Amino acid sequence: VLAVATELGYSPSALARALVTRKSRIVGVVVDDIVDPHFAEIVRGVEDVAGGHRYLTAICSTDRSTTAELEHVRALRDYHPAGVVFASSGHADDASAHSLGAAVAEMQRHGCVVVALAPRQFECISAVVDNEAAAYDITSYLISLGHRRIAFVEGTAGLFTSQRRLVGFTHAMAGAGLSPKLCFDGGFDYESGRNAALKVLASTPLPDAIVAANDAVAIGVLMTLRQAGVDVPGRVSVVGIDGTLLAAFVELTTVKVPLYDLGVLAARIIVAEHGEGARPDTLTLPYKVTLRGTSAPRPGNAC
Amino acid sequence: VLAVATELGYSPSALARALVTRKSRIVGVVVDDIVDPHFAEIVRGVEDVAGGHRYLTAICSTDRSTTAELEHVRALRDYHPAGVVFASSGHADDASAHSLGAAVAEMQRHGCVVVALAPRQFECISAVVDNEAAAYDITSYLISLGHRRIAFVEGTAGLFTSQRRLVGFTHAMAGAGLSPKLCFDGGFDYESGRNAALKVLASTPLPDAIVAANDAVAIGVLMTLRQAGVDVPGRVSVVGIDGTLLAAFVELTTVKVPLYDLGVLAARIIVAEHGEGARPDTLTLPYKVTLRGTSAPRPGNAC
DNA sequence: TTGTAAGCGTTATCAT
DNA sequence: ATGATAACGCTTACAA
Repeated sequence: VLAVATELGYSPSALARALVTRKSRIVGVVVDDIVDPHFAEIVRGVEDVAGGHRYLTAICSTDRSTTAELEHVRALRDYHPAGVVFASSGHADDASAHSLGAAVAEMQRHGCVVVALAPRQFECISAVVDNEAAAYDITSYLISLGHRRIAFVEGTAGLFTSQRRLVGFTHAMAGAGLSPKLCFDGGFDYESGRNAALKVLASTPLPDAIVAANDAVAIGVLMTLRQAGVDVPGRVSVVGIDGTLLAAFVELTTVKVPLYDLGVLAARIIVAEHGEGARPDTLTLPYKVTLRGTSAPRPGNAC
Repeated sequence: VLAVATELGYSPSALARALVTRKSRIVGVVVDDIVDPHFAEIVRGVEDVAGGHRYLTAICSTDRSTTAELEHVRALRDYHPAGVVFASSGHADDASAHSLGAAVAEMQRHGCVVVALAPRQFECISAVVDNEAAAYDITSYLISLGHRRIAFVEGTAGLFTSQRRLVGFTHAMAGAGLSPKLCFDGGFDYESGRNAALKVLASTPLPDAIVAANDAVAIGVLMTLRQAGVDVPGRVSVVGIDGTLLAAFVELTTVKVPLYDLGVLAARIIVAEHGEGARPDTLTLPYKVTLRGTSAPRPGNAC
């Protein structure tokens, strides 16, 4: 009986099953932009475990708008997803934060598992890395190389992740008795890096080193500096944070955040059918300072 | 009556609706790897229009395995998707091609719209760019710059897209009375570019220019050459094909393929509820040769 | 253990 | 027009 069913290519309707069990095998991933390698790597992690369990992975690019996030969450809700992972960071001045929080709470009441991969303003499981410590460590590394005038290019204004990284930089500088005042406005993309580098170039003297809030910014800085004839890392060192594939391509010194693993972990939590007893509400994954070709000891320094 | 429903935050169950209409508002996108910017840009296009119509976008990374593709298609089928877009190219030696074709045909019989964005072995709507012409044009451009010894780094072996681009290169060279024999094995990724560049470096003399099968390969070639002290574009020009954001970052001369637009178009075809009369089975979108900083006239050439 | 019936939340059909 | 009802294809609870 079952043999002939298989032979006929029978496959149960996921729709009908989901309707009655009130839970579909769909996991939503909300990201800023799937084109950003940072998020693409996370999504790949989610997808690999979700797909392995025959779950669908639905992506939602929000371009950093909480309103768009809300829209996507509503669309997802209609499908009773098994879980949704919020890959992007929340931000301080968020008018729709309350609506989003309510929508998230509603999903959770319906049995949807939500996990955040960055600081958010609603209650949920979260898997993160310590962004403050990461920024602290990479800055300390630069200091250990003998650099004194170290600039920081900030991430997108208002994002919690940007704030943590700035704090890490500031603490590392202050802790070494250095001034953490050389900060430039930024944003988490290449163009922001270019703009910041242009400002750096216009001011004198050049800093010894620059730590960028993420890889994309660092690469913008790096390319712009080199195009202007500045020797990196001979004259100024440039480092990022993220550890995307991009960074490897251009030999950027950075701190590798386990993006893929974060995605894998989030998906595992969601597809873990049997609530495996006590699961901590917040998991912290380790990062790794990755030395490559854009950082070097300060010239004339016996390092 | 309806007022209170809205007020209570009522939203119809997409699951129940899909069950009865035999068509869910889900569009699947099968790609090689969502981390590859080529595919991420396509997916973003799909998502923007799908999401705008409140459809879910389910991504399926296959790592170029037709078996994995088949698995994903089966998983998708259980949800009766409105459509699925195949973003990656098919390949010549494909054992599971028949099974895939059967699965695709079955979906289509169930009313699922399938559109391919590269050559495939099954019947469906397709939206593509002329890869042969693109390779031909960028090669011709190099020739017009005075280059004679031009090398080609191939894409992933067996992929139809790789074959088309190689043919374009070969024709352009032969048409100019040049030898198209300087070809290196490759693959559509950065590492392949590195490996090919290493081989180029080991052989003498250096070619005047190198056309890579895509941007990732071109960047691998570019970085490796420069690390070895070769002046690009002073000594050798390097160009790619694809026009991803990556190419802009490193100022790579390339041919811009409208990846995002391809995705948008595919999604539009799928969500267009009313079969708008006669829709051609194959649409061809234009590409654009994009001149940047990795190509220059041959030294000593009055160009 | 095996079978039967109820119900999930819609759309669609058919009387009224 | 308006409203009741069957059916979509499953899961699950309950009866045999």
